[in-house]
Amino acid sequence: MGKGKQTKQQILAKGLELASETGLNDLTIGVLATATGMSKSGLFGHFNSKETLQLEVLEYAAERFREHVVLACDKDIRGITKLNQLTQNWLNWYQPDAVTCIFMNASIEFDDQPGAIRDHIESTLTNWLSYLQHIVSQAIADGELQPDTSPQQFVFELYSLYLGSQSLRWLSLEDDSRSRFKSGFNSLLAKYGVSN
Amino acid sequence: MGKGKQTKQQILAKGLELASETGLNDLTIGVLATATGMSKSGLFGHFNSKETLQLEVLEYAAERFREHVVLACDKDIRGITKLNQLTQNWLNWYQPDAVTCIFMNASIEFDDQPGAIRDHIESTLTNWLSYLQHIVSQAIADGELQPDTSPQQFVFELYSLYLGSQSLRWLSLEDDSRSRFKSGFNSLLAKYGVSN
DNA sequence: TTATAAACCGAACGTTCGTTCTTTTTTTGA
DNA sequence: TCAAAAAAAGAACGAACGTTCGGTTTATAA
Repeated sequence: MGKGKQTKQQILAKGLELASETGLNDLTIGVLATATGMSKSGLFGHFNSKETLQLEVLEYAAERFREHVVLACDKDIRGITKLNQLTQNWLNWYQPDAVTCIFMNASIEFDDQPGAIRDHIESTLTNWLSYLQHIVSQAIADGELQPDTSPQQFVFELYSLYLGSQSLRWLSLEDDSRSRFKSGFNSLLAKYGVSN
Repeated sequence: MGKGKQTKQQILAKGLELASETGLNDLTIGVLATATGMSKSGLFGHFNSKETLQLEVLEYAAERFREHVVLACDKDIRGITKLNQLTQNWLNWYQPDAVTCIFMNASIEFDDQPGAIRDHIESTLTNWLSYLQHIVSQAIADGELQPDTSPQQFVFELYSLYLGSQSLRWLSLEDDSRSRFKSGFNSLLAKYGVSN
């Protein structure tokens, strides 16, 4: 890996770290330059615009998400077993000082301003929800969930619980929001699951 | 009402409108001055700091919320009937071009920066959730919900569904997210409700 | 009606932002 | 090893931010 790509990875790693704390908009070029020990112009040269920087941070975040959540699952599992591992990885995927998941943060920051960033968030989020729906469909096909279960509704409720746990992390104790999520997830499985 | 209070109300109304679209941080003094047909310094004089402006916008929003959601309910209803009206008002409480509820927006914008604004959001949100828990407790006392129902968990799941519907408004159709919320709310009632 | 106070404006301030240059340093490949 | 290319630094820009200040207009109350 050449010098350019190498420092770029360091920039993106630090950028994801800062953006996860303060949001994508407050990820300023000057601050990120200081945090990485570079000059503003030197860092800027890697991206040529702030929007490109933001997009590449999101891209980097999506890669880390895929790595720590999707690919970290055991091989050859599917259905509810996989859903359990996925949700567990999901809650843990990134938290060094981050109060809120960067995608949740960014999706609200940019919900009102159309453009490349919003499009990127939208496709990433849609992709993730579709993947979850696919796993739910597996569980239905395997007879683990009731045959009339709606994967869309199931994933909507699961996603909602995630948002709820994220939102309450700074209100109550972290443990509280996590156990509330798990409790909600369990009743989700109980509601749609086949009896025994 | 004196001239001062009068224009201040106009400023806050427009401020809430803009902040609901773009967030509390992007509510810039210059933009708000232009939107209200005032000069920057003229508007500034009403608040003497941006933070005070933001706090008063939040205060104003909380008043509108209370007016349109809590006080708009029929008198002498309680329990599940009240919960139904509250959630319906909740989904509708403010939406002129607003993509996301200002409190949800602000709670994420300020989750990482302690201070008066974060404290205000926290108390407003806590207050609302406590109120909902109180209504749930009524439903339990009235025998409408199972006696072992946890009001905290119930409200957590209800609040989560609200966040989910807000988050999905700009992904899918508005109607979709609303019906997904209602479906989730109904299964919430079914899960904790007493049979018949 | 008139003096006083409140409301408002216009211009300017110091900072910080993203961005653009030019120049210097470092890496790279023949 | 050495020239070409890539990477980084330094200084400066125009714009926008929150804020201050002095002066002008407008409302208020005696």
